[in-house]
Amino acid sequence: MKILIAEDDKQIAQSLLKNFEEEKLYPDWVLDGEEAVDKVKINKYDIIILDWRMPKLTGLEVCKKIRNLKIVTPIILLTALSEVSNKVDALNNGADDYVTKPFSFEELYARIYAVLRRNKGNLEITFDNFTLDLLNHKLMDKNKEEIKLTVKEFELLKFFIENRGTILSKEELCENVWQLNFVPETNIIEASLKNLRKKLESVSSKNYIKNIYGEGYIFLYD
Amino acid sequence: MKILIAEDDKQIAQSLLKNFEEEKLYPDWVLDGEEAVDKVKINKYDIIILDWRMPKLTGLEVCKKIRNLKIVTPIILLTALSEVSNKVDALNNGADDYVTKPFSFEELYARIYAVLRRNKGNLEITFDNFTLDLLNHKLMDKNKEEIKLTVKEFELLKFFIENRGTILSKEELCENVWQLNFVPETNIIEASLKNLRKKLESVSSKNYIKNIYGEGYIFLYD
DNA sequence: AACAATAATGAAATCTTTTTCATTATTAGA
DNA sequence: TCTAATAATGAAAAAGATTTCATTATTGTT
Repeated sequence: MKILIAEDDKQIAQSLLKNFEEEKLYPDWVLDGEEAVDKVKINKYDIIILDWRMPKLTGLEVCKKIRNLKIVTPIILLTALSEVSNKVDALNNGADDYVTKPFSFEELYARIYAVLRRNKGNLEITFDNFTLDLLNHKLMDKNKEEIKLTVKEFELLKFFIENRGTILSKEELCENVWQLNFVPETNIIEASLKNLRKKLESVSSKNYIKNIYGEGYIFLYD
Repeated sequence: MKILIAEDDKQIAQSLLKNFEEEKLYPDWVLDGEEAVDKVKINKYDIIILDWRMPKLTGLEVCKKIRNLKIVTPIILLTALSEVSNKVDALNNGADDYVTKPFSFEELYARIYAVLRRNKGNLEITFDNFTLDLLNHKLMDKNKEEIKLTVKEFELLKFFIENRGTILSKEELCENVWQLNFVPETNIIEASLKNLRKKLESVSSKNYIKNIYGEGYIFLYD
């Protein structure tokens, strides 16, 4: 996945770059609006992240210019102010979304993923060394080798990744993965988890799905 | 356009209603989460606006319930706090967007249109009275009723629809649906076609997959 | 440390999907 | 119209996925 970040605040930019690196994404980074437009003219990005306040051209101006070039790549604007009119302007001028500073990387990531999902095309979620292809229902390792998942395994993993970082109770798992509004007497969840974990571990020898005793399960990786 | 507003603060709700009226839109208004879910079950809305803090069910819980009902209507959450985790939660639980209180009507309006615009481009292929959902690997009839397909049936149908109007040889089918670079001695294609045809015919009593004697198969509908 | 509750495991049973086989039907061309 | 090639069908076999059961391990609490 190809990302462009236009941000003149070096601290923020470097923090973003570091976080993206951990997701195995290596974005291009530019320091002002004009550079951003130049980059977009040459390269085909999957997503463009623009700071609002930048030298030479503001994020909004870059946004307008990109849309005038008939480039439809999703754009997320980073706005320092929570001023209402800015946000309205952004969305009215071709931005797909905005994130208000200060923001956590998790938040930006959720937004990126939401925007990509909406804009079809690239429907992949990356975590650690894996990529989950939502369109083709396939899991791949870092070498793009497929790890074959059954339908249930795929759905279980997808649900975990979409809710990464939050504890999922057995009720929620049953409701969302098995379409049941009750938890069966049997240990079907544990058994299914076992199979999924085995496949993930066979590649990375890590346990991503942690149990929180008495509460549920949480999908985590560092 | 049909809108649902779930908001227990009567002042906010009435202000929204007044504004929508000026836009010649007359939304349904409910006061708690349970009512919202009930309304959604009965009516087909173009957009749903949910307050986060509501009696009986929170906006997030309503959101989850709506998505579990496989209803894809865009949802905007109104969050009182600008807490990051809330926003992430919202987006991870099926909301399309959120607006932080206090907000101007202009802002909400811009968001509604942005969401509606984005949601037009979805991942569905429509043919005759059917819709194939490429993301969730599901086939639906004109009433959005699911026709359950096995994995092979889905892949076969997808390949046919993606190549509708062109003759597909058995070699091509084997290569693309079975990942084989040869045609097996057995009649696996014919047998698989039979099952797929049976499911399609059970709904529409038409045969979409025509055989061209000695050449292959073609997907056609008038 | 002992316990009760909860979770993980391995293997077997059940259920579903996919493939094969034997048979019947259809097609194009002589 | 007859024949050989090709395609469709129904049912059974094989393969695969999912669920259950019995047992072992782990956890939090007293």
